[in-house]
Amino acid sequence: MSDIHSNNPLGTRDRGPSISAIPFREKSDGRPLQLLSDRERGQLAQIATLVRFRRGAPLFHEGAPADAIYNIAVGVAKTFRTLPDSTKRVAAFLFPDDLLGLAEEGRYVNSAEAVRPITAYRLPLAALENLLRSDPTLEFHVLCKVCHALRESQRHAFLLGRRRALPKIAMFVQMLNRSEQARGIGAAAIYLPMTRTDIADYIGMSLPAVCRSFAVIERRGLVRFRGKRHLQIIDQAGLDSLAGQNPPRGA
Amino acid sequence: MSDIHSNNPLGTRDRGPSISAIPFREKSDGRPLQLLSDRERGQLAQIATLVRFRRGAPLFHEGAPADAIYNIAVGVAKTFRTLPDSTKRVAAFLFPDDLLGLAEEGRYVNSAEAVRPITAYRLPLAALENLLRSDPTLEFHVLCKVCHALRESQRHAFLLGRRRALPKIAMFVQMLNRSEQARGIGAAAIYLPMTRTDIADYIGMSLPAVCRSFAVIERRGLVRFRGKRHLQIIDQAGLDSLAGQNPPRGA
DNA sequence: CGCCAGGTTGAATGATTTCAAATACCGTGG
DNA sequence: CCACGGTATTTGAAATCATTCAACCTGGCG
Repeated sequence: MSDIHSNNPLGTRDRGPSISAIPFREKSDGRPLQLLSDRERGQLAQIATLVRFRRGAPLFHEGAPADAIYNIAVGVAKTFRTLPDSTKRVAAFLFPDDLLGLAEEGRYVNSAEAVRPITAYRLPLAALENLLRSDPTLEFHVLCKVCHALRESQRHAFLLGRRRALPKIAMFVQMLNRSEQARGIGAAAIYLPMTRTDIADYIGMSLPAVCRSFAVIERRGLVRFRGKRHLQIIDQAGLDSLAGQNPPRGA
Repeated sequence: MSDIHSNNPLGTRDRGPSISAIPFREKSDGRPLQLLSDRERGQLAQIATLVRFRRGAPLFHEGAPADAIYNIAVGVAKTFRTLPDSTKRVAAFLFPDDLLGLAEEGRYVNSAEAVRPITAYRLPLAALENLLRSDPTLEFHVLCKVCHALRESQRHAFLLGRRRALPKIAMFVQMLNRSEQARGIGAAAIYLPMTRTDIADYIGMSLPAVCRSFAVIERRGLVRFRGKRHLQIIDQAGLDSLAGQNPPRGA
């Protein structure tokens, strides 16, 4: 299910855990900044192990004892909760430089699964807590990251509060776009690493509604699909206005 | 709009800012714990000013320069964002022992307003940051509180992801119930400090739908209203099952 | 080459939204 | 103490949109 490496499978990228976020106070032109110094990354690397997960593999389960948090180096994860009727609600998609493993009273709040193959740093909770308590600056950086995650979650809630399908899809596309641009990925096309079902479970719509909404915004000329998992924004302003409005449109 | 006091308007309660949360690792039987020691509260009090807000008064505005965060001592606040068409989405309700004032690049992410008259500690950001960077334990406590807020936001998103009105209302009632029980308020009746419109903007439904849903759960004997703002849970198990299910019910 | 998970499309149903009107409530001033 | 005015809330009826159910398609992989 997961292999443990102590070597250097990431090549030059392997300088230890990496965390980025948009700052709380400081200006950053809307882009996430690397929060950790090389020294901090080294410190974290000393308590971390590098772990891998195949696509679809679980990182941890809701309710299980939380013994570590994870920092994604490569790949994409989702966190989710399962309802009694076995439907799922996706809480977040996690990308490189993100942290996951939120717990309450020592137990994971969500389940997590690899949406794309993952390489991650596993940070045991006890060691991490010791490190944080001894290094206020590092701790401050983690605090910034958690604030970032809180803003993301609120943005997600904002999206979910929309009652119409098109604004939801439009907002979702914009969030992905921002996220990829922030990570410096070519702006040519947005890559959707998750399935349509994942998207449906994230934005609170049925699977058919997701398909139809994508079809509609493509037909309206706002975006263009290149295959099922790549889409290009054609009319940014059109998407903006769709994302920013509640009432039905005239045209 | 707000009065500033340097005296002791809270009487014996005025021992300085107060923050509680359910711990990340430690067991607490589901209840939030006071995170701050008396010494920490004293330290925070030294940089804090006590401010009051009348019902309906704004604490700060989305997009405005964020110079302070607030810690509620008495009262209830809401944070929200306004859409272009002037409808609102409520991000959270804040109660005593909560923090508010989330920012990004130095600007508030949400607006905030007093739902009930508020007495709060105003903590200037610069001074707070200095304090945190010099006191890892205090900083750790703030980190725990932000993790708590993140869990709450995810729970909110989970609620918003439900597609049916009744599960939403049921979950909302349960969240309020838990929140009030946690703060040690008599379990006899739940008090709803916010308007129906606030509730609608929080759970992502129209105002009429909120009224109707309340009417339905009362008619079904799950709860009983004592006036518009007090409700008593009659059938906890019934609410649970309503809150925990997606598909339509047979009976 | 066939299978299967993932994805798309169609049609009918039904819940929620919307629009509208009526009612209850609260604080205030007389 | 009561009348008044405005806000908050409730209820009704029609229209709309997303869900549901179901069939079909598609692409990747063994």
